[in-house]
Amino acid sequence: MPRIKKYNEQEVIEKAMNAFWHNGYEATSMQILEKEMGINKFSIYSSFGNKNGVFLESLKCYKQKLNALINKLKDSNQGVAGIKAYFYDFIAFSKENEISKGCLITNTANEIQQDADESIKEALYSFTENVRSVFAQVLKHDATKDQATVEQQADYLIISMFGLSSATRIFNKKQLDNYIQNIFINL
Amino acid sequence: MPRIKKYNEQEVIEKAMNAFWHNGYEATSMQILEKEMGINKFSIYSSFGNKNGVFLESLKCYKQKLNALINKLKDSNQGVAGIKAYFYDFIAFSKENEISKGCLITNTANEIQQDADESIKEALYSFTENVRSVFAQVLKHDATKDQATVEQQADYLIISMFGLSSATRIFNKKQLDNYIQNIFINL
DNA sequence: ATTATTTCTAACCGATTGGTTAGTTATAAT
DNA sequence: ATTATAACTAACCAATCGGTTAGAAATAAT
Repeated sequence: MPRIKKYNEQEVIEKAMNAFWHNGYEATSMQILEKEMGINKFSIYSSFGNKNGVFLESLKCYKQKLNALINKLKDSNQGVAGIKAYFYDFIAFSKENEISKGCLITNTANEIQQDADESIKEALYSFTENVRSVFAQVLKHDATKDQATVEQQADYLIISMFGLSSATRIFNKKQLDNYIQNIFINL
Repeated sequence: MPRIKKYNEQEVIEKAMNAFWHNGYEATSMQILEKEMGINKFSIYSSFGNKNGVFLESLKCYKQKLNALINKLKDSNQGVAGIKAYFYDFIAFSKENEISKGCLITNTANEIQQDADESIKEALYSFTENVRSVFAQVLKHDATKDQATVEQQADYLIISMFGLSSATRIFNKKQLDNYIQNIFINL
């Protein structure tokens, strides 16, 4: 009986995700979302509830995209060298026309305040913990490392990723290279 | 002849700086600035031109505040150990009531876009380069390090500071500690 | 062809954004 | 005491914010 949707929710969310990635949460207005998603406010609100709903779905979409890199890391079986490759993969991933947008998760963590929506904070936390645990898992492949060392180095690497995300926005290729080389010297 | 100002520009800018530090640039409205600075719009605009002018002065104020830590580092003559102490000093510096606001420079670098005000981008860049050069200067105290190593490690350290700034907002004390310990293992 | 249902368009909502301005008040020099 | 000047208050501005809603258009089952 009903009229049929002219848009695909998965497709428009990917466009919304790119807008949030590019501009940040606050700076991405409903007006921008309408234009970028290619549908009007009514459709956005009926599909995703409100701006926060669009953002939560965008975070899920981002997670899926980044999972391609994470899965490559999991499958590489190269230990620390695989993680190092992941760092470089991320730099390429964060770029759009040679300009880096950083990491959507890190950007959001830096933007939101303590009183932000609980579901967003939870999404950031679970996402970060997930990547951290993959780092720990890969580090454990080296049998000479005890559990304490693995956990400590996983903390080091996940926070280093936060630095890399920020850094891609203002430092040059050489500096990013110096950064990554130093990170992996003693792992 | 004129009536005299009831406020001190230096004092109100420090309050503005704290508001920007706490909320970020976009989320700090003129309404918030009026309340926090304790003066009304007319006074703000006549003293600082516009919101951007208030922000630029706030960045200067932040720079002065952080310079206390930088000067301590310069005077310490402890080499790398002094830089490590600076990292811990920064964690304390970024805290307000046990909640970290991160670093105003890093927060801003993460928030602004490519089309942001040139004077703001310039302020961020010169500020960052200044800290980086102090790191290089301190590293050079170790005579066994050649210039290339010094520059490379300075890049590593300044980007690590960006990571630390983000990290203070979401990671716990133990994780921050693991992070810092690892940074300084091979310097 | 009719009808029930849903999508879509577009005008609209109050609140808030950064910024301005007319008019009042205080002050220091005359 | 008068006066020129600047600081101040508070009302105001257009534009935009996130979000709503009435009515037109499309569609699939009958």
